[in-house]
Amino acid sequence: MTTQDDRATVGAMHTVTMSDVAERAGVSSATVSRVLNGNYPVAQATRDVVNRAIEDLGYTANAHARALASSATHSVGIIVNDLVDPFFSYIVRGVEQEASATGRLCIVAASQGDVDREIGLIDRMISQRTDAVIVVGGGYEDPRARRRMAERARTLAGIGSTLVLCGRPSVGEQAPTKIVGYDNEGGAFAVTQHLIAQGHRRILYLGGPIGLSTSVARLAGFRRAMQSHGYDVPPELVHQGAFGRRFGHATMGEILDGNPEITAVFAANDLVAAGALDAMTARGVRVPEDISLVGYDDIPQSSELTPKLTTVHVPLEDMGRESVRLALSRTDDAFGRHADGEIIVGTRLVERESVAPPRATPWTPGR
Amino acid sequence: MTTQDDRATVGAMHTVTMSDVAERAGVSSATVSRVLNGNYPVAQATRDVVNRAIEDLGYTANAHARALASSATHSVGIIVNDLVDPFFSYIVRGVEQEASATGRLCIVAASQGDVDREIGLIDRMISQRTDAVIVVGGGYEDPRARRRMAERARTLAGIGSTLVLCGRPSVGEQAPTKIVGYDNEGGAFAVTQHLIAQGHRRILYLGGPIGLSTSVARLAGFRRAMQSHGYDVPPELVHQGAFGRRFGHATMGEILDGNPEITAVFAANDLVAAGALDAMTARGVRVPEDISLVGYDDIPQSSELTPKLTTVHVPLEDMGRESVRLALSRTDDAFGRHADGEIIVGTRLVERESVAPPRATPWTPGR
DNA sequence: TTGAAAGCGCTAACAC
DNA sequence: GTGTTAGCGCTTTCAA
Repeated sequence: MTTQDDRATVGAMHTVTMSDVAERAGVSSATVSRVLNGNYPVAQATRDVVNRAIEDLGYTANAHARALASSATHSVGIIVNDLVDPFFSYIVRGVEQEASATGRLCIVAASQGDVDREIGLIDRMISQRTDAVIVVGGGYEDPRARRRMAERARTLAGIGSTLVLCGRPSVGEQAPTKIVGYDNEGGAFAVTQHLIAQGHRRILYLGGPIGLSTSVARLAGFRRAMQSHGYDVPPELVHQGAFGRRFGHATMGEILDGNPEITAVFAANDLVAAGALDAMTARGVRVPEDISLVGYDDIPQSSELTPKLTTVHVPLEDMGRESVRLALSRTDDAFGRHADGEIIVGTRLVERESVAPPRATPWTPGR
Repeated sequence: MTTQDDRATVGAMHTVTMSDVAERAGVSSATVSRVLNGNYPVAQATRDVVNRAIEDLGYTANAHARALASSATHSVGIIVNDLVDPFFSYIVRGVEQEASATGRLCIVAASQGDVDREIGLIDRMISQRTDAVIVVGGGYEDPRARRRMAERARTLAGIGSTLVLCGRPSVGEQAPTKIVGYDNEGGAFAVTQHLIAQGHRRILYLGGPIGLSTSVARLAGFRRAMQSHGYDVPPELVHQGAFGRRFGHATMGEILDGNPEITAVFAANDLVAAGALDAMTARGVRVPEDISLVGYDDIPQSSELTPKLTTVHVPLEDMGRESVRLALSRTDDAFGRHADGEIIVGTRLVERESVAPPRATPWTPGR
């Protein structure tokens, strides 16, 4: 009832629906639906009338009704630790770009590194029936979490969606996930080799949460490189803890004050490296003259440090884009049993200015 | 039909719905709904049976059906220029936090600074019936864009949602928007005063897209401060263009090479300041000894530059949080006519290390 | 405390 | 080309 007003500028009290448009255009709502979706032939004349009505009424389709009727949501979900950490925000940017390019909206949520929260968020995305849910970043070796994750992967597969692990290890062969990853161990091995080739022997490994898959792999690559040359990795030269700048700064400071006699630092990521660099600079330690420094990830800021950081390039934004592409490419077998689809993106050493051969005598606090 | 399997581990071919749960639990779907929402009394026994069934079947409610039936989406939308720019990502973080804290999911999209795209995105959010749509960052003085924006504000108000302009000027008194802003002009005036108080006269204004409201206001504050002291602002000392680091670096470089005889630089934001700092450092210009430098926004990175940047602090994350709070607090009058709700967050000068009195003779390229 | 039934706004056969 | 008519999966009166 009620449609004899033309007060186009006043907010309607009753949300305008498709049948309002239909009525005004003098057609059925099916026709309105057809001109909206443009997937069925509609006479140009009718099309015009309908569009006119849509315009007049200021109609905007209800995405939920649409999703319900067509079971197509045109959305993807992404879960990250922290939205301001460049590692994550570049990946989110890639995801948003690709989602947007394929007409999808992007639901993003931050887990703050909390496993339970993460699972809860996945469940909310399942509720949303997103075309994909992308979980980003390393995880902990926790059987219970893996199992719960695997369950979600199955649920998602069951509703025709996909769980993609972006920069996170598999949660089991059985789980129907897709993976977009890169070789952390290999990259770490490569930078370490680089340091060793320059003549470094006493290298400090700094940063990365203990037990986080990403940390674990990077540390493993570091160790393997050292050991393959017969060099020791004394416990006092391995300091883990976190992936942030603050950690790098604080820990590097303490270590420096303890006269470690190191000639190089392998920071677990660029943020840690930036923090460490600060600590060194503040103490008059010159990089790379006194101590060499390498990072990991190659976030754009790294080439803006002084000196520019030598690091391992990880194509963050691409990973985001690939994650949604992979998820949307439906190639799994009929029973959805077989976990298919895995992309390993390339990584490479980026040599800039923070590495040089070691000094004849290691830097020490006093002098 | 069909429910005599217990293969809990295999993805169901038919999405499990509420009536599946109801059937399994031997109750009506209304009851299932009631235990799910916990807003009606349900016998503990029934509750248990239902929960058991939910567990067994791995049921996850369909958010779209829910939204359609209850017209409550529990979501907010946010539109920013760029997800990796700290200015935006901190605001997004604030929005996500508050949304999450109130049980809402966050739909984020990037406009890439394109006005039409931005409008299109707002329309998509309207389709989603989000509880609020938050548009972040300066806008251009474009009557057509303003009008379209105002229309969207009305549409949103009409469906019980809210358009909030975060860090963007009003689109007209008539439009039912809410605003979370800060005083750009005043902040710019204040930093400029600070520079002047140190003795600077020839100050370069650097960066900010021409015509963007934020830029316009900052430049206006700069001008007003200079003029209030009777100082000139010669055109060759105003270089606008963009808000990025690259712009700051490139432009500062060129200017320096042209022997501008300046003693200080007012960068339109911290990113521009960081770029300018690089350019100066690369040319052996010492900050603040040779040239002083100030920025705007106080993104966390600014206190990690060398020297630490003197800048204007803007509570980015708070603004994000306040945006959703304000939107969710329904306080408008019955007819939704009156645009209500505006928060102006406080801003303050943060003195760090990048400002000093000018040298007796300005720095010049030769020396 | 629980069930029946009427929608929510749209899509997708199926007819004409 | 266009209209009719079932649903999509849930919430919410209204009765019982």
